[in-house]
Amino acid sequence: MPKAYEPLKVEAEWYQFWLEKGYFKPRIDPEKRPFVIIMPPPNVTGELHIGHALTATLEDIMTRWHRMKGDPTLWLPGVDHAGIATQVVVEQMLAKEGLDRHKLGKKKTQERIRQWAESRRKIIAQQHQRLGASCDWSRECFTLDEGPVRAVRTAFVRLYNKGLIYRGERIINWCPRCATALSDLEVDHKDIQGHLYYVRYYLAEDDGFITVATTRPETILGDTAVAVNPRDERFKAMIGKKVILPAVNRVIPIITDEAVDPNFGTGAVKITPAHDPVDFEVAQRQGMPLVNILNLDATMNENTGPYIGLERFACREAIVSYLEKDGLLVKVEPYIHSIGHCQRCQTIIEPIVSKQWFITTQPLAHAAIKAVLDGRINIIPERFTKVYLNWMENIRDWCISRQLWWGHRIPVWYCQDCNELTVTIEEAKSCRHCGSPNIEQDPDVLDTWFSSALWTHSTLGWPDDTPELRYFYPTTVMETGYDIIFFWVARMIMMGLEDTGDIPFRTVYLHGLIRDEKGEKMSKIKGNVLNPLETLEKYGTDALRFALSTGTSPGNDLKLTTSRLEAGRNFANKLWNATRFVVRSIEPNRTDVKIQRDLLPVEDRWILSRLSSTISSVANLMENFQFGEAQRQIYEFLWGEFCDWYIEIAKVRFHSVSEGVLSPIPVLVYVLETSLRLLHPYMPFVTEELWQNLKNRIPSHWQQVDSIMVATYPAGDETAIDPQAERIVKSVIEIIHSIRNARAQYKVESTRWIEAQIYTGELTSAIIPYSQAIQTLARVGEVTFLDSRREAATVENALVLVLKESEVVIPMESMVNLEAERKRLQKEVERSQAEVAQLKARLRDEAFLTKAPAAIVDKERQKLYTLTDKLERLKQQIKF
RNA sequence: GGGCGGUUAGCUCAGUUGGUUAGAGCACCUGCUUUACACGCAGGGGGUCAGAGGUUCAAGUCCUCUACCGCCCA
Repeated sequence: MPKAYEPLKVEAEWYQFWLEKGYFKPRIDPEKRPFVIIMPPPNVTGELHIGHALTATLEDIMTRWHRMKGDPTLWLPGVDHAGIATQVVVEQMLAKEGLDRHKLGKKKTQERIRQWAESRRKIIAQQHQRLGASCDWSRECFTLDEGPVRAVRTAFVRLYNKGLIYRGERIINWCPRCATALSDLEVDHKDIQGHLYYVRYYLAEDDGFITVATTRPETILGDTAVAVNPRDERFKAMIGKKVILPAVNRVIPIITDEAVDPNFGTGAVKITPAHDPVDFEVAQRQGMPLVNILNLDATMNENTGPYIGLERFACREAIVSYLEKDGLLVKVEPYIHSIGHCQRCQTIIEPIVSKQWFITTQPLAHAAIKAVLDGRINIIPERFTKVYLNWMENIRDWCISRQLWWGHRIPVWYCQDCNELTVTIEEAKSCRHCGSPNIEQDPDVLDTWFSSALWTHSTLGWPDDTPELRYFYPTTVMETGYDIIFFWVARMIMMGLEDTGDIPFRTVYLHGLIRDEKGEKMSKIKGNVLNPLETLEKYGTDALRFALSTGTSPGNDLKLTTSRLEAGRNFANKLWNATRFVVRSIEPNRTDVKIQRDLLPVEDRWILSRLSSTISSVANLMENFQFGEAQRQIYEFLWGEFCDWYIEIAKVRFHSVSEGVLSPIPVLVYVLETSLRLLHPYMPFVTEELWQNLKNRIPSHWQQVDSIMVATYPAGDETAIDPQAERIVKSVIEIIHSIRNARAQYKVESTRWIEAQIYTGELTSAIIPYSQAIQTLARVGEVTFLDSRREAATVENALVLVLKESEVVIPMESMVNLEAERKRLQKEVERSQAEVAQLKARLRDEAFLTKAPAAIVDKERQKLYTLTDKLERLKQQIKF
């Protein structure tokens, strides 16, 4: 084995090995409940980013863990066609070639997008493989594959037949650049510094005027009324009169409506029902006409008279200068207001009246709320339950039609003869109502999130009643970022319940967003994105996974820094070297590594005890989705206990000359092998590599499998817990620490071997076997054990280290700094005194004694006893 | 406007049924080529757990309020 771990040399090979062995495919057992994760499908817009790497890491941890536990485990991968996003990307590519989709035509553009999607699909799969993702590639799915397409059509037709899908004229969010409708969720609201224009509308039949305020003066052209609040005394006399609309000279009425806020602007507002959601509702209530003033590319249409053909913002300027010229512009104030932007291309959205397809969401939401409230679905972290419920309870109808060229076509055909609709799953050949072949399919496609909402069941074969669906549905965990809880999780719950009558998953696990070193969200525009491929090539896949998961908690954002990545790389290297040590320590002729339990020395029992409690704790944490903490504990155990102490003491055993010393090899191998399995879900590559190295050296009966990823996940062993061994080793460690500490404090050169005498009370016989370890690890030439404390107290001109259960005496010959030592002792006495006082107070407290559990009281008494004893000894010491 | 989260060592963060003297990584200081590992070893300094009040025998942890930062929804 080389001196350092080189991840790139082993990763690809092991992944290929796992793939060839077919380990990623579930081993179906009808008797067992399977563990199932359907991967949130990355968009085929581009390559994976670091957020996908986090998703993949967490899902892989869960998947590998359950697989090792023996559950039939399915992790189903896929990709999403991402209608609007992908079209935008390809349009940008076309633009670079001097083309656009209209020049190229629908057919050719679709072909370009299809090619792009196909190439991304391959790259995304490769990237997931680099990350170690153990998903079942034989079931990999694309939202535009035949199965999902049929699922989408079936779901649409079912909802339509139930009356839950309708076509209607509503205010929708229109992106002029993408030339499509968007749902409310696809609009980003940003506060923009704009202006509030106060405009004078003259009365048509009387003298006088009314002043209205607007942020969008160009919409004057679409006004159909001026409205005031019915209780607003200021405008009493104006109600019912008519005003002349500037620029187009249309006459419109002054009306009243409750929705008008008297505190906004002058209290009189213009009503533009075709271009504002609130105004639209006013118009609906009052039976007012709509005047649409915009073409779909956001230029002014034929209803705008002289402004026809002007772009919307150019029109705004033109109107403003017209108003100014005519003295109709009263004033202009700076005004910050919220403006919707297209989430995909950041173009300013126009609210516009348009005929679109909608889903009536309330009945679906009702069921989705119930599923969470009654606990059938559990959201982690819990606080997002409230966020989910709040959104569901205030849900509005979902606009699902998109004027895009890339996506699922709406399965609706319009009859040219009888005007009726034919809504079918299969391609319609003729009108269902009159039989005419003269029909045309709706040109629009569905919102991408409509197909995503079906993902948990469409990937398993729905609408067919497949064995997969019956066995794997409902799935176990939906793991994704909290930023798509509404887009995806909420809608999946609605559609899962609607289509199958059952929940789509039992647990929703939401992870946080990854930010850069400055805490900013990563984005291509800012250029602060970390490419996961570059990162894993530099540090190794396991280091990247470590950095993404260790010491993090669900739902909390994570700053990914190079120091985290380095920590991961260092840990992998540490394991590599620990294994290197174990492997090279195995005697050449050894074939058996069976542990002889009855003969084990204390440190063996100690490490086995520590291993067992680590395993139990890790199991408990993982059951509760606390993967970050679980991995941290594995790290602490391996580095802080196994490497720092067990291996160091084992070295002493190897060098020990005395007869009959039991080889530490069996325990070294056992603890290492078990820990590697414990760690495997987190760091699959390095653990496999090291596990195989061990396996090659010791072809033992406990290795009945070819790979660590199909080995059994460790389970805690209560019988290995050994408090006495832990107490003894703790004492030994404390003694070594104290001597090292004293050496450093007195600046003893590392080459110098000092003397030490130790008093360990009732532990003496247990600690004597550790003389050699103490000597080696603390660089003590000779250690002698004292029979009584008095001996310790009477050694002259010596440093006495007072420990929890023992004392260490070091002759002072080489140590001159007595004053420093006195100060240190004084400090320690003060600290102990403070604590003793606190404990005494607590133990005098009637309330504590009667109300606290007896075990706690005993513990406190024991603490006081030990501490008083230590304090006495410290005080004695300070006298010398 | 409504809701949620954060505020713990110089930095980034853990700390899940309230119970030892609050931890880690990085950074910092001192020393070390001790044959598994300098991607390392040994030792060290550094915290009134944002502030105030409350509940409790006991609060970083539970409750209330305040401040600042961030996010989501309207």
